[in-house]
Amino acid sequence: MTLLSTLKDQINDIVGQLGAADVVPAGLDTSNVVVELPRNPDHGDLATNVAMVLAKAAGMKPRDLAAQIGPRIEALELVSSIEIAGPGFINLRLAPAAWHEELRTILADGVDYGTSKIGAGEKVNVEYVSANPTGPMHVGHCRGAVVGDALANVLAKAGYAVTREYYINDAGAQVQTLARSLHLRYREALGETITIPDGWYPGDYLVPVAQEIAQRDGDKWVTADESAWLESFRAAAADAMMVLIREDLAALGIRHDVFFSEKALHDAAKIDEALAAFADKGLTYKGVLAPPKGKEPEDWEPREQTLFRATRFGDDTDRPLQKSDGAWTYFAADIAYHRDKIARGFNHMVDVWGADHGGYIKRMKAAVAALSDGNAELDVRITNLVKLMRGGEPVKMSKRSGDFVTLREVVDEVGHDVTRFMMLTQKPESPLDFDFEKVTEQSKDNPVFYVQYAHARIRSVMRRAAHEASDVDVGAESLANAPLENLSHSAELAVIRQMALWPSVVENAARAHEPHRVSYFLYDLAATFHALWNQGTEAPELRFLIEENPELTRARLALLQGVAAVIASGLGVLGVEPVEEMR
RNA sequence: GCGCCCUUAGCUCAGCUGGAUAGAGCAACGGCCUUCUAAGCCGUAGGUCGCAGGUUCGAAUCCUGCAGGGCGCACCA
Repeated sequence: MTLLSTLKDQINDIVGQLGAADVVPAGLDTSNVVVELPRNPDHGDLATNVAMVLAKAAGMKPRDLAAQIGPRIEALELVSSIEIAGPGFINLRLAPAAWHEELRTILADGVDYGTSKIGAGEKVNVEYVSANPTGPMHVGHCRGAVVGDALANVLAKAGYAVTREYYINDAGAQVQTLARSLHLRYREALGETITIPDGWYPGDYLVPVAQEIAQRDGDKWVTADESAWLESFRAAAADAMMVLIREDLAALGIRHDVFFSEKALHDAAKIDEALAAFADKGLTYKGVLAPPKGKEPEDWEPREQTLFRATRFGDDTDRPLQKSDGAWTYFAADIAYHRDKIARGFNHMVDVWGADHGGYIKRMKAAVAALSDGNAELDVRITNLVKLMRGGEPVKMSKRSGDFVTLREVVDEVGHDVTRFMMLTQKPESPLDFDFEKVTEQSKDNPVFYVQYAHARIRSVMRRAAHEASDVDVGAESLANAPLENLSHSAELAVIRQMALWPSVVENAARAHEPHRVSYFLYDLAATFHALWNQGTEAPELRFLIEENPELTRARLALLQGVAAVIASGLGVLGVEPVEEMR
């Protein structure tokens, strides 16, 4: 139990007591009550909006209600004083011992501090990346990969049972084109001179796959009809590409629990099954869609298709399930896929998609609503484009396929920790500038550096303490039992206050599906810590190592140990390794 | 024509389920190194939160309309 949640519970108890005493109606909904850290330090250590949130339901003015609740909060053991301010805030000042106790919790929990149970072990499926298996990953995939992975981490930290999933689009026309490209490379491996047509896959990553087939099978596929080799070439190519993609993901520190094949859905007739279920509910029909207004495709012609009644579930138009040749659309397969997720027990699903799929959200949500009769929820997070820059200039990328910046090039140049952190420095739906020079710059302009620097500074003091302060035991157990009552300076308590927010940051980030909040929290914590550090410049008595006072030193090292643990905990959620020293 | 996303300081961006005087970084200006890392810290200046309505004790946040920018728009994935 952490400080903020303890206080919130106690405040809720007070509301319950007032209800029992008929001062306010019984059974008020306290779910919107928050205990938070006010921006303005004049407003106390913590503030609660309880009186304002409940005023209407209680039929009282906020300040009158605050006058009822306030004294009971003041009587709590953790609280030293309160004041009612503004429109009805109750500002709390806590006894320093309350903060010391929270630091004690942090030291005991270490990097597990901030772990929450709000997920209550419920299953969540997070699907991310899902790049086509037609080549190595490029930078465009990078942001979704990192955001999805960090989101999965946040949800896990918040107590959900998370499954990380990758949907392999190995069934469509693109993979067939890949297979044909592989066949060309195969003929090349046997000595032919080839030219790769426009729209095919010219990347040399197919070469070793082709060589392997040539070595194994000789020329038996050269003149054979396409139908004889297409399937095996498709499988070989897709498998080889998935190996590449897994390597790319590993370079980013990402490991999925499930790789789900679209092809397998087709082969197991799962799509027919899903759509038969829709048909039984009267959710499909044969019809002809109107052409999109304003921008009519050149080759438009009316077609009768099997359609899904997506409009019944909030979509703008009904959506096609079959192509004109009778094959299923991608959407049809995706319906079967999400049906499978629901069948596997996932009532919470999060899909992370690129910005170009924004127009697809409504129909997918409609499908999930139809599949689950409204019992399962799907949230779709869109990640916007990453603009690669170098020294303020855009990195030129040719449109010709095969000539793109790969994810691996980025990771190799700046490192996977920097890549991950930078992808999480902005809310995902805004476009992001990624400047190769700026992200490796060592200054406070660069949040990765700034946060890492805080951790490195702490480790530096710890190393120094171990060498120089021979009368202080810097072991974990010693610090966990340090005399924390020695921490009394406002800058020291400010750091603990900041750390105490971590559990609620985790919960809020998990609820909102917004892992970038963790980055901002870490930046704020680092800033509070750097401020404390520099107090020692002008006031030597505020430095961490005080030679003549081993007990004070031990308490301050315990504080540092706590900060390092919380930073490591937060970086862990982002998938970033804390550093011991800056190079 | 329609849908989704975005619009907050000169620039790049935060702003938690509506809360107090809207916050950071960069750039500008002024301070702090015989000091555990000055790769940092402290301060000053800078904003009609795109525009107009609405909801209410209270709006950058929710609703409606409008403007500008981005993504997408039958069978592709």
